[in-house]
Amino acid sequence: MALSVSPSELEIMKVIWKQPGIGASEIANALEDRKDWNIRTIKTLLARLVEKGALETQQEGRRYLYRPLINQNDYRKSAAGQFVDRVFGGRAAPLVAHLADARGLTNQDIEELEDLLRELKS
Amino acid sequence: MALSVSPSELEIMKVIWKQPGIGASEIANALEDRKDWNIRTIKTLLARLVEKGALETQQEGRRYLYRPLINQNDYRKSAAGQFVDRVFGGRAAPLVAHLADARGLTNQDIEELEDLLRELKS
DNA sequence: TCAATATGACCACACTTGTAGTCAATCGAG
DNA sequence: CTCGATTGACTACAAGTGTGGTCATATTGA
Repeated sequence: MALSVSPSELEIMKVIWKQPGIGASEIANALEDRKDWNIRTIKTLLARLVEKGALETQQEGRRYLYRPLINQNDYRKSAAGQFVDRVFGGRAAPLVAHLADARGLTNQDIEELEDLLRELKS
Repeated sequence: MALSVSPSELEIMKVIWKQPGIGASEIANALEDRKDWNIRTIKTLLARLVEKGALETQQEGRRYLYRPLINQNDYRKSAAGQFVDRVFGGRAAPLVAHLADARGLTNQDIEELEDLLRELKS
């Protein structure tokens, strides 16, 4: 599978994951301040996502509502796996080290990671 | 900067990072079992990387030797940052959680992460 | 010395991606 | 009812990517 979703398409997916069953112009609203996209651009991306099988539509009157066909967690899992494989030869630790170096981890990140490690060791 | 390097180009970069000053056909050899690429494909990718400013060439007789102009650590740092931003809203912990879930971390990963966290807290 | 081979320069071509434009139907405000 | 706004359908088009072909030249093993 994998179902490659491009970066722009992902922005759309994120909105739909947050509000499944949303319509195109509401997506445009939700993205308004983050992205400077023409509504046509959004519709093109939506059409491509439907074509790819990442979204399904449901007609509501004269317009479509969009729902995800792929799950955000699944997507993240697969994207994360591909990314570490591609860039870090599959090793997670160096990835985290680079993140820490590049942007610093928040205290919350650190705590969560500690919890996670505790859990993995048990 | 950022200097976007495509996935296929990255495969080439990895070989050159490991053996700076290598020539095209040696790269082909190094990739032989991993990638089923025609030597022309490799040369095209090399040309694009040079054009992008990711590699420099040095003529040696009738052929070119290639050397990285961007550093692997810098690349990794920037790629990792972009990736967590794009897919994980900038949060590192969920990324590691997904990696752990999707493929499991090796004991070595876990140890390294623990060391890293210890260091970050000090 | 001559043909097979290796090399770089340049070209090709389809697919993806970002970013819209045009058109026709429809719906809602006057 | 009529005109502007909304919506979906279809089209466009350049840049980036994957994958490799053609050509001319240079090198080297027989």
